[in-house]
Amino acid sequence: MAKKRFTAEERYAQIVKVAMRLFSQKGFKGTTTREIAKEAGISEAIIFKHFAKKEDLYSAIIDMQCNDKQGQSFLMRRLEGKEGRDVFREIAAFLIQMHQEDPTFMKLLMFSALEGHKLSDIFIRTRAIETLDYLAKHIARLIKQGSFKKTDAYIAARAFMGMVLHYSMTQEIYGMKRFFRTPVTKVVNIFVDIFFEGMEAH
Amino acid sequence: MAKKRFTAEERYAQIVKVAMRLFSQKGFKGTTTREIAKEAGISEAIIFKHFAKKEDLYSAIIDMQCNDKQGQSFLMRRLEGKEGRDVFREIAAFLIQMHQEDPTFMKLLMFSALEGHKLSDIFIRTRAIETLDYLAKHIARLIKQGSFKKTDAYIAARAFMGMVLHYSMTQEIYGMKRFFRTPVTKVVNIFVDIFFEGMEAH
DNA sequence: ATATATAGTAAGCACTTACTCACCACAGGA
DNA sequence: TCCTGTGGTGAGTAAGTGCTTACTATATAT
Repeated sequence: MAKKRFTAEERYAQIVKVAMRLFSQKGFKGTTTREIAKEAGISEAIIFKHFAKKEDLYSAIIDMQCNDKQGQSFLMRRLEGKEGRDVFREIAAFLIQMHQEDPTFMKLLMFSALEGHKLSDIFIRTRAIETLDYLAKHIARLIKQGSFKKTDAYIAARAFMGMVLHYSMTQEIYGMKRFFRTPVTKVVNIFVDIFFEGMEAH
Repeated sequence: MAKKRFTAEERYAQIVKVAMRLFSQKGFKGTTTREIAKEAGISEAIIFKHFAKKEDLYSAIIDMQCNDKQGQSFLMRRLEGKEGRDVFREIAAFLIQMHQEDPTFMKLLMFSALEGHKLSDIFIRTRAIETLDYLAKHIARLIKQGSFKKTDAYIAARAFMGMVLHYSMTQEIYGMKRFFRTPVTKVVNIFVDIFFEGMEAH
């Protein structure tokens, strides 16, 4: 029961972490500073020692998320050596699994977009476009080498990401998982097969 | 400048309309009853003459949206006589165009899902599942008659809806339309072609 | 015209919100 | 041992918040 005295850095990081969790659960406007303080086990006042305004917590979250390239590079490492459908399978499985295990960031991003905060904007301008670029360039390469049909690589990339991300969103946020509980690998395989071969019988 | 005296019904409908617009712009928690009153040009008290609690405005919106089958039947009528890819083209174009013209309902639904209100839940349990059923059954029919490959019709339906709805969402809510402005018909054709033929060169 | 029902209001209640300020506790160098 | 810097708090404040009350204005039926 020893109440440790945190250093400023530790406390700062802890507050951001708690705030992120609560914002993703109840939105920026739906979360009170009292609540953050309570969850962090401190008084409200010390939040305002670290962050001049509640809004500043959002900026701190952005910094944290955009500097944490962990997930991104983790995926890249898993893609190494993969070819053909396996590249797409890996991406889809990674995204669906990640959001299934912890939908925090997806929710935070949605709240941010709806409430008009900068987080979603910055995320879109950097990470989202980046990922889309990566996929579109991969597709463009496959088109150039003749294994994919000629079409707009960016729209194709968005089609694929759309299947995957909308599936995650409906499962985790709209609660579709109450009605549909297909194993991830099966879903992924169907998505990738549709993306490669289409539905039409040859 | 004659300030007309509304009947109870007229006023009720007007308040719901204003509330829906504001909730979709700023969320339930982000909208105050004062604001609704101001926008409707009335005093706050009369909102509470019609709705006992602020929460009841949500129920009224649900009723309005779920009883307004206009859009649904409008789409069904447009689908009559269509075959093959045109069915899917029509659905995709309808959804993308609708959300482009007025993203109000999409936003409201997202807020509702995130804030944990009943609207999204009821909508999912009725309209969303209904639409998914329609599409899945259509796909199942195509599978049975041999023009589509054998696969899980519901996952396939969600793949298609995912492409379309995630595209709308990223365009209108995450602001992707600042970066990508492809004509709707082109996007729709690419999506439907991918869904039918896939990306692989034969 | 008068009565009555109902649309509508001004003002405020009890409570919550983000944010502040005067103050305390204690590790560590002098 | 006494300072001093820093982590931390209790008790506020002004500006909202949902919701209520006691009241007024006006359309309609008699």
